[in-house]
Amino acid sequence: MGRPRTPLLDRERITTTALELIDEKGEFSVPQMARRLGVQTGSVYHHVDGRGGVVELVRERVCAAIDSAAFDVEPWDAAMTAWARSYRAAFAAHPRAIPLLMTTPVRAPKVLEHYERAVRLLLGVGFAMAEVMAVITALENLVLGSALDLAAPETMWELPDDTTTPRLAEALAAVGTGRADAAFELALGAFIGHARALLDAKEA
Amino acid sequence: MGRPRTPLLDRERITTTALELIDEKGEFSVPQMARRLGVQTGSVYHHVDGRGGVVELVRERVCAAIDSAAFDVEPWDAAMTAWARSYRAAFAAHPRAIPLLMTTPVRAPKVLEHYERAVRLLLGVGFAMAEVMAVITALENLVLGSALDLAAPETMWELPDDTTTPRLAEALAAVGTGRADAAFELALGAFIGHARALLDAKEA
DNA sequence: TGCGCAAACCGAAAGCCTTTAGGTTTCTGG
DNA sequence: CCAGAAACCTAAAGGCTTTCGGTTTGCGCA
Repeated sequence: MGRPRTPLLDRERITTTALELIDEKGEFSVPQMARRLGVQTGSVYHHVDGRGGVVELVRERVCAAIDSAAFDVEPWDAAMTAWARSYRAAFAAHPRAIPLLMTTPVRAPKVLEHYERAVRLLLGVGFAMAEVMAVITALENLVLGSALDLAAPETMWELPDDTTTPRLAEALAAVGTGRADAAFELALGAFIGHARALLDAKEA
Repeated sequence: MGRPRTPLLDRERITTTALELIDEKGEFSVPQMARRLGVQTGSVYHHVDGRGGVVELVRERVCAAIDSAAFDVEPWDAAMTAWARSYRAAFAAHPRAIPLLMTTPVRAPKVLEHYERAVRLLLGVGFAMAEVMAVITALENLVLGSALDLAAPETMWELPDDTTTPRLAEALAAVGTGRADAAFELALGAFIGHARALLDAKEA
């Protein structure tokens, strides 16, 4: 009872425990976390701004895996491609966290800083100011849409009845595993290629 | 008390009320719905399979706005474009419902039927069986990623401090309103163009 | 060195939510 | 005409979020 000699909680451990629960069960609650940490429920609220605060911590933890160094790659289109892949991979590492992170806007400081660098990069290679946000937003949509796809396990595509959607069943069988990856790479390649063509047309 | 002479509830009214609550407040609960319908909380459970069942009803209601006739458009690339736009518009009509619908897989029968038609269409114009799912999945990722973007109000992009991300602030100002639409159209055009090129290369 | 304040935990409780169960009235099929 | 199903209500269990007061410990400052 009373203040412990050495603290039992800190934001790091809270974040880790929350992410563990999410990875295991797809969700978390403050009482569940507290039980795992050997602590009373209310104690968590001394370190974190409510349940929503925990979600923000998890977001930062997950987004920390996005590779900033991608922007140093040359040329610019390879850099954007690397960034998009790294962005998607960070979410793919914790697929069950994706629904949780999607429901609130992805605006962690880390990600904002990435956007700043992306804007500078695209302006530097010749894109117009008015085009830049469209390009970045489109790329982000691609990444997040694909992440959402990753969050839904492949078994979700097990159709209720092959007789009602026979062609869909065949197409699914033909693409096999890696459907999500194939779709992402297809869309990514298409988009970056289109952006490159836009730029080339401008320089010509 | 007891069974009423004329039923007070049905799935239609429950769905409508849930969607009203979602549009207004961004969320809903069974007690809130019951209050609005002038009914006790438990009564709702006689018509619906729990709270999750209500979400499914809302999903079907929202997805019903997707235009099946898009697949009748000629040529195929215009059809897929029309379908993607209609798909996105259906979600855009209820932006606050998007987080709710995203967290559980988008597999309403209506949507599955659309996929079946899309597969037939793409096979018919010459795509290989193994390519078809990648194309459709990529398009779906585009739509859902963009829908997610719509769900986050534009004001979310109000940056905490212009001095930390000055270029991003400029780029945002330059693109103005309609950022989400511009990004979607850019990515959609790029992807459909890429798919068309793939097909042309095959025929040549 | 000593004192007061802040930090960190516990215990308890309010208020919401989801879901289930049993009771009462009304409708409907045989 | 009657048994059973349908549709509603009341009640309650159990979980979650959040807040509040109480208690002990650490730390800064005089």
